[in-house]
Amino acid sequence: MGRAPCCDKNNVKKGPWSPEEDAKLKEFMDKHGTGGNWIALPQKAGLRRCGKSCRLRWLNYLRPNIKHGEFTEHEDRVICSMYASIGSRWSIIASQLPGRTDNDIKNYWNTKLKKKLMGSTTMAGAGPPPRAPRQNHHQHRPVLLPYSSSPHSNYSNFFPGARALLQQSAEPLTLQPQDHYMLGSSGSLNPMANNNGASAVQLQMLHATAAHRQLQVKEECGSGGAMIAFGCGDQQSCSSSDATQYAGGHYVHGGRHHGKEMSFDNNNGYSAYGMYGAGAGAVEQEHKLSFQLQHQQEQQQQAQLDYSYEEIKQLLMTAAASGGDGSGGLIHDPELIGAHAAAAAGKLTMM
DNA sequence: AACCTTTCCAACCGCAACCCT
DNA sequence: GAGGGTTGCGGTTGGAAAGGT
Repeated sequence: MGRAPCCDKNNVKKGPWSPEEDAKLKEFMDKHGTGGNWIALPQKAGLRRCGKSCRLRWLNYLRPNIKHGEFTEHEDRVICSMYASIGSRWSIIASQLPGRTDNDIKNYWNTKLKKKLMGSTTMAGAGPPPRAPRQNHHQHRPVLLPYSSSPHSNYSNFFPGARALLQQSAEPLTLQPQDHYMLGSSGSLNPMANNNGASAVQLQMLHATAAHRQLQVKEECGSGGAMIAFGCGDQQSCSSSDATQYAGGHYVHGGRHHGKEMSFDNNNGYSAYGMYGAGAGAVEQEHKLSFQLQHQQEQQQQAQLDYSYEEIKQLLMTAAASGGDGSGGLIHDPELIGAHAAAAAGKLTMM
């Protein structure tokens, strides 16, 4: 038995919004807001539209301060880096780009940015990627990016061009306020769940302004709770010693960085991780140096990080073939997701 | 000019989370 | 805690516009 429809589908208008409808909705929203109920709004506003449709129209088009038009290079890089880190969590990505909607970003990614990345990819040994024969117009399903079974993998591996694009910028690597990420969704953390309760997750967050400034979120979920660790890009060096530990719904800061909130450093142009309170300045200096070293190391590693098209294809096919449940290793435990969401939203707000 | 192909984006749909009673 | 309604999200689609032949 299906659920009841949210509105009388026979009695609602579909398709593009007319200027009159826009005006009605805008006027109503200006005067009354949603009134806490989108479903009832159309009737109140005198619109023959589904509440969902009104909501979408408002959020994606009529809302004040919506930015339309070309995406800037900075926005490109934010999108790329976040996509490389968290995948298609468009709402989270949108939250970092004031004035942009998730729909906008999704469309932009699917129609332009993805191609741009693929095009800029230096396919090792494969040359420029052959233009894929156009499939059925409406079959351009986005590639499902599986959470790889490799603890050191991340989404950027599937779009090696992302690295190139992120690194090609010659501008000073200055962190801008809008670069600050907020992990605010259950989906922002994708533990590679396994069945014995000792799953491990590694979410690498490439910083918007520089791929080599990776904020690695390493999460280890065990029966006793989950741990989220923020560390430098050196994957091997991340351990609980410099971690923000999350267990049983609470974060416990361990290691040498102490404080209550995770933050980014706005002034020094790099990501501070788990760094708070007195003494943070010295630690920042230390990490600036470590970032410089790390940058050099990552440049050396760069060649090894690029995948050929064949390799990408194989990765995707392997991902499709494995995981009979089709999960691709994504977390399914609602409780864990909920805990992550709450923790992420409440605790991981970049200051 | 006509036709076909491709690109782009607004809008829709279904699902799951969330909220309220 | 259960159940139903609402909201938010991400994937998909329809169709107009642009580009190519």
